[in-house]
Amino acid sequence: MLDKNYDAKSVEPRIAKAWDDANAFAAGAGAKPDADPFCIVIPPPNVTGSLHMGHALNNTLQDILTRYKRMLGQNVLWQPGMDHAGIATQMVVERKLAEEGKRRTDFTREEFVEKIWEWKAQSGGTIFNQLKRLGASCDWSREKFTMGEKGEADDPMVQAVMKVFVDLYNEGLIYRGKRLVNWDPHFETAISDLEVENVETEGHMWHFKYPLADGATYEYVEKDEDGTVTLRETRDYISIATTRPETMLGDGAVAVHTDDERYAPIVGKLCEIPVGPKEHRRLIPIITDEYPDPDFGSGAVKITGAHDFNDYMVAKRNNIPMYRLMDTKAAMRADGAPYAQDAARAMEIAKSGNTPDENTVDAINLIPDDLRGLDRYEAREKVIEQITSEGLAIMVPETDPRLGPVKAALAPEEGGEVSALVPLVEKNKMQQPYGDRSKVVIEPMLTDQWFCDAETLAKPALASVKEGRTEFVPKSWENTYFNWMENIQPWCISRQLWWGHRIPAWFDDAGKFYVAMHEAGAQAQAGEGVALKRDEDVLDTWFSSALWPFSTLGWPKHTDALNTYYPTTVLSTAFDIIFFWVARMMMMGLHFMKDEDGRGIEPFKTVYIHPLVRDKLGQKMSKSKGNGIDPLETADEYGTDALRFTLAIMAVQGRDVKLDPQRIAGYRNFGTKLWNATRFAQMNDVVTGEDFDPATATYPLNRWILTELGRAAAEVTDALERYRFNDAAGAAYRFVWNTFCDWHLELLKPVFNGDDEAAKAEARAVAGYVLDQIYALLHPFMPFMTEELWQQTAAKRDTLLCHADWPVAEVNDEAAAHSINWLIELVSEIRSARSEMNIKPSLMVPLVVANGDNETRALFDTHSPAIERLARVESIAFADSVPDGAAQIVVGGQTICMPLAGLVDFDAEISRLEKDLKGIEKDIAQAQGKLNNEKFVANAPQAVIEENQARLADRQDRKAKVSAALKRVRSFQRG
RNA sequence: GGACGAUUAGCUCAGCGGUAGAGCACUACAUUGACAUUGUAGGGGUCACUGGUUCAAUCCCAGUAUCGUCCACCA
Repeated sequence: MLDKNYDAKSVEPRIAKAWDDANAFAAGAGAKPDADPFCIVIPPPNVTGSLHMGHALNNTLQDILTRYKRMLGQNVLWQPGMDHAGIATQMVVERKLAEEGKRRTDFTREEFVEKIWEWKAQSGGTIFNQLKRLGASCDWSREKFTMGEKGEADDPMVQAVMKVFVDLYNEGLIYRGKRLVNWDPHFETAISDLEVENVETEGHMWHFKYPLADGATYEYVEKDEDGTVTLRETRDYISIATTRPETMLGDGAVAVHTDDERYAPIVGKLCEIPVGPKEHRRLIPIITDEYPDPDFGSGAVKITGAHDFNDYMVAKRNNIPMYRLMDTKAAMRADGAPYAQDAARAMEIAKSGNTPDENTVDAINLIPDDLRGLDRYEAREKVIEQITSEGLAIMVPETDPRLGPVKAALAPEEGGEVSALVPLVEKNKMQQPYGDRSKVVIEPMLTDQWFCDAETLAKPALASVKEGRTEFVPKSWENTYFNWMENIQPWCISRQLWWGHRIPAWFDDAGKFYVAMHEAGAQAQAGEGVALKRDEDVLDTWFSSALWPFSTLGWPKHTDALNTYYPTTVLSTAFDIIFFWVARMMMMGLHFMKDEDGRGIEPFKTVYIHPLVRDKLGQKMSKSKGNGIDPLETADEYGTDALRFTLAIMAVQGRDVKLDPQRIAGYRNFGTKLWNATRFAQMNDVVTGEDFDPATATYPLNRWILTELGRAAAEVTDALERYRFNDAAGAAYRFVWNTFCDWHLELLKPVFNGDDEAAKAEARAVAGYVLDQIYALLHPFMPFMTEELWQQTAAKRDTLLCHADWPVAEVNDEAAAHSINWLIELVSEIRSARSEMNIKPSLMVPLVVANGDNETRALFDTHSPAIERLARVESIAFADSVPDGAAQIVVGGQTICMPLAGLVDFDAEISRLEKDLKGIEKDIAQAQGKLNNEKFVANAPQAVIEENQARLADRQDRKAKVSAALKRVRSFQRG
């Protein structure tokens, strides 16, 4: 006999061990011979990670699919593994060192990397243990790590990365170059576009004068739309607006729009950057380009090619030198020659118009000596101060509307004096780029990096989805994918970190590099005796993640696993890594995995995008907000199965999951319900674990529940196949609680209490069979409790539940369904009438069937014990007319009475019948209206017309009976 | 600036051309019988708004409003 309560805490570890001991989740375990493969590669959690609700959701859904397919007998592999997560891991370990008062740079690179390996060995398994607690049925023996066992060069996981790099390089799809990249000054590394978050911040825009060289002047004319002159003055400067004054030091030109007439007179002339020691002020040319917007600011833009992406393009187009101003920490450069010397050098360049090669330019340090080494924001303040004090800021009255609401409020109210002049500093909302990990402002920086030609790789990846070889679920995400892939930029794959796959390129002293799988290969290319040094950089973490669907299966070796499980079946992930990961797996998979005809093979057939978990208010869960719900704490409190079931039933397509702990409690109750249903079965000697052929059942009740079971199983199956987890869980829930527990078990009670031994025997067998099927049906959602019930309710089982057969519909008996549904309706109607007429639940009432037809009599015959018990009926009689003083209900076209003179509240009965009648009349009016409408009859499908006709007939019949009932009650009350 | 999604019961959400559903919450009743982590019954909705298509619209189309998310952005 089961314990009174399900104790998740003691059951879960025991069941987990049973699975483990049986190797139940090994690739192909439980598969039927020649079964189709089914493979999911887990989105590898960060080695630093610990389980959060998003993991819990995604892995629960993957586990549901995996367990379901395994029970179907497919050849299943759920491939687990972890990601080395370059920046994130380095960050965690550095933080740990900081606690000991140490820094990364206190160690050599080798020592530091070793520390990370130590750390991984020590606590890297945390998240896997957490996933196991969740019940994740991965083949844990196949666990992989993106860096391999120990990061050794000959480790297959490392080899895969090296081979991909080398092959792509040799194909010209990876190249090296000096480009403007997003630079993270905190981690001192380049990052990709995707790792930059744009955050709207309150910024400022300063307006400065760039004086024309040699005191030149020009006529500055502004016109309105009609061409009327609104301003005409002689200027000896050009006005520039900037949000980043500190970058003025690296300006290479001032650009105006090609058609901007205001500046036409001075195009080609030189102007002076108004900062730095006067004697070394640099002159830069005024050029034209399509980029400046004449309507924004002054229409003139300073061009700082090394610190702004737009400027970079302009500078490249116009061969303008790009002067790098900052070091890796985004402090103003302190290296190189003294300012006087380099400034003079830059001056020559500007005058000559011949820009030297990029390395020569990069060596020039244009930071004035007093600003060298300053943080970029300190430098900004100084630059502003210097320019302003020199009188080169654009000055406006305090009332100028561009100064924003604060300044405008200071305007004199009584139109008196003209306000003082103040520097024009506009407040403006701007998007500021932040590093997604470091949370510091990203600096565009001109550096040497490795790039991957994503555009070329994206083309087949785009076609695969366009042509349906890989499908997104929900489909709407395909647009997101297309949009990004169609506008894809070169992918910066190098990182200036210590933790990661080191780039397989070796440099000689001249700076020439050789790309090869191993140093020996590079040496061979360079020639003997040439001193080589390996590139210090590592690869972007996502570079190795992109290989996950085939590297985990053994590629570049042609392993059995690779042959069997690639392409994988479905990838389940969150939308926010479609770009980071999904798109790149598509690119790499298609490029490196080819069929016999040389056509690329997609890494997965389906990409299921799961919803995001938010808190009950719809806020994203985050540590900083403190609104996170910890999945393991939740599992401790309610049981893992309750959490899993909640996540599944809330996982709707196309909408986020707002998780309210109350819901979890609700589904914990569902588990308890099933547990107790099993206890009830045990108390009544129900037999589980037997071979029972449902087709042999004869009693309507049994055939009905088998019919309902089949329908539920079909519904769950269909929903799972379509990744509609909420529908699947909901169908199972309704069947178990509302059909099996509420009705079937209740209807069994009179059978078990009766003395028809044959009926009892079949009822026991069927109930046992249904319970076994329920365990199976719920197993993917609630693996622990169902496995426990499966084992506890039978002395011996042939298999673990996780390898049992998935339920299929075996009985479909319309007649039995009709019979029991009539019974359910009758009982419900009687209960409802009793309740509304305030008949005490304890009171047993007599039932009189007036003018009952043969079918009705037969139904009463069959079901009288159930009716008596469930509706609390003391007797059932048949009569030719309705007795006086009776409550009356209409079920199946028959009037059924409860003669309860003296006990029935007739006012209540009248209002009940009136309400009933009103509803019926409304139905009649609607159906009648439709059927009287010629257009409806002419256009509506026959089935709909018939449905309305049937409804009308039924309601008219009901109306007659209910009206008659009402009439009788009224006359009885009067009489 | 572009794109996508949402708007249905008090709350959280399903549904989606053919008479509006669930869970929670709420109300009333039931107490030793598998289960109070329960049972029975009940109340509660112009399906955001405005047009259009249709015999028929919560559902399809167009527009509006509000909210959310993503992408791209102006020095």
